[in-house]
Amino acid sequence: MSYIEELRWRGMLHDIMPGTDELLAKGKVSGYIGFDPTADSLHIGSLAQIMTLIHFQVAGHKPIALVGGATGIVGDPSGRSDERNMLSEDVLQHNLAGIRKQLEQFLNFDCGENSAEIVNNYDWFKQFSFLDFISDAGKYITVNYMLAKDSVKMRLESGMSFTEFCYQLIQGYDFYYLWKNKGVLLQMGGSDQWGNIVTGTELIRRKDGGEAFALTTQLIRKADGTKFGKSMGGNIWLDANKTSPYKFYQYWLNASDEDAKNFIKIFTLKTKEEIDTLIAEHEAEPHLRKLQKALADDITVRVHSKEDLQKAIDASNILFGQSTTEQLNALTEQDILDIFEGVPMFETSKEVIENSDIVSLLAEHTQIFPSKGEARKNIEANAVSINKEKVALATKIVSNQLLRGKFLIAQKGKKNYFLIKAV
RNA sequence: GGGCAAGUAGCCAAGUGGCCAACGGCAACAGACUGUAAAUCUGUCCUCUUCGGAGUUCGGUGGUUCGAAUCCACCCUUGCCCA
Repeated sequence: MSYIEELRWRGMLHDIMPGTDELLAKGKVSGYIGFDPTADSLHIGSLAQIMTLIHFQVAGHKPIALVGGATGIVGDPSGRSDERNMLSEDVLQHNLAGIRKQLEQFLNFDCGENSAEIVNNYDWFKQFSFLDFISDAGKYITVNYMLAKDSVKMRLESGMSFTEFCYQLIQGYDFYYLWKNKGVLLQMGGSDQWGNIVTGTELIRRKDGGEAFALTTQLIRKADGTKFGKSMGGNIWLDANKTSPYKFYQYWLNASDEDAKNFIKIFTLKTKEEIDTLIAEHEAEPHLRKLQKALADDITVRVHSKEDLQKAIDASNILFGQSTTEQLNALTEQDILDIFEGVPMFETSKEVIENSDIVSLLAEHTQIFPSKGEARKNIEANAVSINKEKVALATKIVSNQLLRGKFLIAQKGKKNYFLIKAV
């Protein structure tokens, strides 16, 4: 199966420049995707782009990941309605290092001809003077052409700085540079990148009469229309310190049926046959959620590790299974610490736990709720549990409820856990 | 520099002297139902609260008024048009 066919059946392909298929059929091609260094970790949105590169490499081509040291300074206006904040030099360096490390985990950097490579566009932009840039790159692209881009048009009413306006030209020049110096013929990216990518192919054509190609992937959407990759107000990061493997696992496990069918094609390397089988099995017994489990297992192992996956599964079984107070009591201290690794933990004294009412315990003595009113509201809404049992406003905690003599498990809703430790 | 328009809660957006902590929608959080889904229904959604209330909001600063998101002045920001 060709690279294009692979992306197509997985539902990843969005748009492709004519001739790209033929180019790839001829032999090894170098292609790249740019990654945005706005944080020190990639999130699962960028994971889709990494998958695009992995398939590219599997198909025998040479994947290059460009980390945007220079473009990060400028800021991509695509899909944004407002001007973005500039990143300072050291934040940027820190972010680049984090991202580089993650990329290295997914691509093969030592397989001869088509080994992956990471480049940083700051390397060629740092000694590029403004005058050189506007005469060397700017001369070939008209303002009219740049203004016609959606990313610019959308901002014509609300305003856009010159800096962001130039973004497409800078990204375009990246493509030109890689084409010229590294023989890169293809740039890939999310569908929102089409305009930026095409500026690159245009620059290559006008400046050197060369030919280069573009390919974009589908924007990932959830069936309910909400943003992909966000949960509890935050991004799902690949970095275990930012999103614990447990939470990471849970995110995928919680995917809706419809989403899981799409996600498994995009985020795993399972074959069409394997996936078709899984989907069939899932449809026969949807309540078993085999599809979500297969999806969550596969991604968690590849992003984190087998051990992390096992821990996440164990924790999930205890937290979401039919576990009772007795079972919680059977856990050793180490079990508890393992399961709740990464959940917020609060320390307070035994006296406080025994002597305060439930509201002040949860709001004042621990910071599970930001205020008493908030704690009260949630308790009244029947949203709070201690050791898996719902509490009411009148509930009193007594010392024999402490697991192993020192822990209380507090829960807000089904999925938010907190550990209270008596010291 | 001149003219015109706009700025309201996380976002969109109504309100144009008292009935305004401010309609509605989205997002978010929780509950019910389920499969730790989705869809649906319900509740919460400026802050604090002893749940009776209290305090701080409508770009900013002053002013008019018993009373201002609403009127006035100046300023700031953004867009459009002209120079």
